[in-house]
Amino acid sequence: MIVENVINEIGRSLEGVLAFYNLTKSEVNFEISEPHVKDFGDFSTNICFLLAKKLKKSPFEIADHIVNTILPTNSIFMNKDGLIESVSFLNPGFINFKINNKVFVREFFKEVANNPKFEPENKNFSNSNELILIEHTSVNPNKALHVGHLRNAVIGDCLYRILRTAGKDVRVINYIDDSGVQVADIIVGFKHAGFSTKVDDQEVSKEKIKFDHYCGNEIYVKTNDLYKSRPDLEIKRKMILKELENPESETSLFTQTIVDRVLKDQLKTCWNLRCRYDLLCFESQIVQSNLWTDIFSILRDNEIIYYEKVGKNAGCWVYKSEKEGDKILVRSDLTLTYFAKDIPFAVWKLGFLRNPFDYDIYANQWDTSILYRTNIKKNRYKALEADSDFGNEPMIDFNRISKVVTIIDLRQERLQNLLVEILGKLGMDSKYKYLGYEPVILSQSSLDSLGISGEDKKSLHMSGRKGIYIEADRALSILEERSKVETRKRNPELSEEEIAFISKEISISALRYFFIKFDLEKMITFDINESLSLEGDTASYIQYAYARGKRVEDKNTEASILKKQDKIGNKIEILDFSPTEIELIKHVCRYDIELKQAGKNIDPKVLSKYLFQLATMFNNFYEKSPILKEKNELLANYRALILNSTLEILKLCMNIIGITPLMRM
RNA sequence: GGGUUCAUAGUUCAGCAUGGAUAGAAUGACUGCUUGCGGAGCAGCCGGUCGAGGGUUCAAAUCCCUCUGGACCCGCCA
Repeated sequence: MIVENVINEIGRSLEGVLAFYNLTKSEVNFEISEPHVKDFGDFSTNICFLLAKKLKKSPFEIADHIVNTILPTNSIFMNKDGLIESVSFLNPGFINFKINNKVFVREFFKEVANNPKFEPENKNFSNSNELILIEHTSVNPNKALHVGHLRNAVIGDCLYRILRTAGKDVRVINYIDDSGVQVADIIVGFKHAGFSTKVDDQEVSKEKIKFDHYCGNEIYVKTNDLYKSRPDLEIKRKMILKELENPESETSLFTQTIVDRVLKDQLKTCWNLRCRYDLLCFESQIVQSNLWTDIFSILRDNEIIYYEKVGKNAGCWVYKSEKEGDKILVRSDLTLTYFAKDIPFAVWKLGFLRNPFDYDIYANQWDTSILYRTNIKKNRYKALEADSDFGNEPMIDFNRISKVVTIIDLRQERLQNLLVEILGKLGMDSKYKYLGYEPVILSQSSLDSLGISGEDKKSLHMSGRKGIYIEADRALSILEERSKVETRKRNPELSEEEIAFISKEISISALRYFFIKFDLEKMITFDINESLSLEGDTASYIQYAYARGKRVEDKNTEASILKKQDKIGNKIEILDFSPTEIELIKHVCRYDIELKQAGKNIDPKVLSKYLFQLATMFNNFYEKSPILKEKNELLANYRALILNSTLEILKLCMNIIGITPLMRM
């Protein structure tokens, strides 16, 4: 869009300046940014500071020379009808560029008339030779999701939407550890501690209860308590873990049914929050696939891992890291450590090993897409058949993988570093990226409301095992109730169904926005009251801006008439647009720049900041620039066009973050 | 003990990657704004030794070092 064009234009002319000094961009990597103070101009550059060292002159002197001697020879700045109105320089040595607002506004309306929906130019990403895999959520299937898991899921899902919108081909994986200790714990509960599996919504209590909540709150927590008084249960757990190695064993079959029930309930929560996935990868399948034996021999033969004969790790296979020290992969009893299990999966995602999986349909999702699950290939013919379920191309074309992103709690950073080291020795580290985020902790007042004592600490990390958490479903329903009260108050004429629908969308949006607006490296303290606010820097603020704007648009049809008559540009010169309006237009035009930035930095926060700012500027415009009440018809029509385009961009960004654009609220 | 990371307004946080002009939001407190497109809003006001100290630089919230305080990681647990 226009702003990006202007920046590129300025960039080219500055490269011309460098040419004057016989320098190039690679030698002087100048930046074009926006000054904090609007009066200085729309853009500024630091080129003089960089040149100062090379030319041994003061930045101010250089700025003077560039602005008064070099730039005037450049036609871009001589043209009175060009987008750049003036170039100036200021104290330490900044060169500031000012946009010609009249020209800019005219160009903007021309562009809006051509592409009012801001549709991207090409959308056929399936032909792209790049494929990005994102793994997120990956919660153990023995409990319900809590608000900490939500941070993971929402970051991952927003990243998916950002990359997808930017035209990338992306697949989302959810990794299911269905054969680890955490699952074994609840199997112990069912088989040896007397917990019933028959909780079909009513049996445990009179209220409906989801199976994942039942497993997490009742069985997981209570079974873990029991270990203290009943050591026999720990022995049972060991036996169960052993039995799980055989996929045909009775225990395995039973576990599969339990995992399936929990997983379906977990997915309900995720889908409820508008997350979606392409593929579920089961740990048990990876174990059966023998991917481990393949990668193990490669690691052994390349002397990346060693067998320890003496010392404290005698009898183990060990990776020796220069930075992190020794890390055991295979214990002396030949079982694999948690860390080792991650390697075959990572290597499979990168397409380094053969693909042993078929893809079977697991479920239909809220967005009508199909969720697949891995299944060990029974034979070749079956494999071909399964691939054809996903159109003509395989579900994941491992030849095209350009990046694998894993969204993961920063507490696992050390292990991820080790993994990257090992991948590096196999020559694959450049494609592997882990995106770490700090965990979510519970505030004092949240702990109080849960009846948990934080002892002398003000906040606590969540723990599924200890029962210290707020379930995602619970946070959502609290928010939903609050939104209902507000919505009902404001819209007494709406039916309960309509109010329920609106409140649900408000609560989902609020929760999603809350989890991406913070820096990934910042711990989030979840407070049951303050975190679930609907005012200020929240999704509701953005939705409210959209709803009231939409309301005006509905009542005003002039804009579309104007577009049809194609009068754009005709009388525009006689109109005076206010600074508020011009600022808004300029911000609207930054959409593609911000989207690129978010994708490049792999950071959804970039977009949420942009969106909030856009909503703020729009609310400003809404207050100051009436449309329906404006007597100057031409001006009203042009304002309506600004309204249209702002709403379009708002909607695009809201969809990327997963905030529902509402007509009423 | 070794390592990673964080510290900015009463509170919650942007800004730091790539040093640059007067450090920004939100919230809270206070004051206004509704015959005017929806007040989940708008405008105003209050609020800062950017944890402390040193260094590099023409220039440091931003880079380097030390210190203080918090969080996390460092297992033949996951």
